[in-house]
Amino acid sequence: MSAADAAAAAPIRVLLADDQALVRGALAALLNLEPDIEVVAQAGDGAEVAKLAVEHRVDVALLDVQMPGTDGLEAARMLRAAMPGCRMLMVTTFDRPGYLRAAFEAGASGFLVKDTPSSELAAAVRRVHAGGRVVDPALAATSLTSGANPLTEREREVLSRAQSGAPVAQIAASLHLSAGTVRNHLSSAIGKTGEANRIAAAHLAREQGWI
Amino acid sequence: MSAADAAAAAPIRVLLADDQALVRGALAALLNLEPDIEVVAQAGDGAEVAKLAVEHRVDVALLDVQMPGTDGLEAARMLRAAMPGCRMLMVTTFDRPGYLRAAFEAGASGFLVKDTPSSELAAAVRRVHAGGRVVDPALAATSLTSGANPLTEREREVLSRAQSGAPVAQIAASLHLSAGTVRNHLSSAIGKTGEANRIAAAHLAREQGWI
DNA sequence: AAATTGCCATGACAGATGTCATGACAGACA
DNA sequence: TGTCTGTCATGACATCTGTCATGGCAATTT
Repeated sequence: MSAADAAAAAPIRVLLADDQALVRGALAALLNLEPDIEVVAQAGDGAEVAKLAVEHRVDVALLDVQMPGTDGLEAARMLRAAMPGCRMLMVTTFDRPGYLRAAFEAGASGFLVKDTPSSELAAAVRRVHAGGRVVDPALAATSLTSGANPLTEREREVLSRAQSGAPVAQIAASLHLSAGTVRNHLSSAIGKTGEANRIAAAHLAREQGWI
Repeated sequence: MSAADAAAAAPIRVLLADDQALVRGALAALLNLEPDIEVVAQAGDGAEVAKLAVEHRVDVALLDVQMPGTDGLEAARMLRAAMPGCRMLMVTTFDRPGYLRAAFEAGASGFLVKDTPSSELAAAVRRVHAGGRVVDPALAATSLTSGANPLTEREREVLSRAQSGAPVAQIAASLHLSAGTVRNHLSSAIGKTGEANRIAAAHLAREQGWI
């Protein structure tokens, strides 16, 4: 079946979610060039995604992972609950292995990095719409070799707060813990990451998509 | 003169530089919808910009500030040297006030944040091409209130290296300085930023576009 | 010529950080 | 039941970090 035939039948109804309006509009222009694809809704925030998808009877949702407030992963979980038949294709700026796993756990059918050639986007949308899966092979490989997140929930919380330079006392207060406990969690996270201090550990954890 | 008339006369020849191929392709699709604008070259790296711009007799270069290797600001400086008549419009993901100043010092005629509505992009390209300037008013205001970069060259170098968690000894070795001197520079930078430690200071400095 | 500023360096001090040993409790699991 | 893991906590120790006083040098400004 050619793209033109498909368009004549019924175009694929796409929703775009990206916090950057310029990128969102540009992606819409790109996809609307395809005769068998139609962008029927756009969201600048993950919170709107589920509602818009239902309203516009969306076939495929293209979700940016990085968004302020409700991010793409959270939006995917909400959308899956609200509209289980809707396919989801995640798009991300950073190739952090941890995101790949999280995306599929959230119900996504595909995962694209933003340095994919633009000519492949439409094909990815079609494949996902047809029930297939889309994964960047290189990213899948690094995801397998790097393995799962070794950090516990508490370690992630503590490390996240340490990122911005908050001292132990402040982290402890914000989590209602003793300072010693926070230092223990930090020490444990530092050990698991193999780094020398909390900052380097937080860096690595962010790169891996662990926090 | 309408856009159609302008297209009949001679379309504006645009170069796109962005490290993310998907975004680059999408922006090209968006701009090519305009009859009076034609994307004649694309670069995924700042180093190629000047050469491509000359080869394709580019009127306006759309440069992403954030690129690995040669970034948009560096590319702008090289392009101005190689082709002084070429207009430059900077595009950025993050609205860091310091970048605005740096962009105009590098010779740019305009500065757009990526959450600008996509409908305004073509207008910005036309205005820059006509010799005008484009600045996001909100960003210009914060740029004025936040003022110039208070950090010295050394302080920026030291703070940059401290960002990723490198200990003082390592920073000192990489800059061929004594450990004490590095700590003095860090202390000075911490004082100037009004933060409590090197990490918070580095965070603020990055947000402001100082490092 | 004098003052200012940035850069480099040293030494000393207080406080923050990373590590380790130890103990307690709850939930999961074989 | 016993074991394991994650969580919380305390105390002690060595090291790292941030600050300050002090001094010297070069370039710029007044």
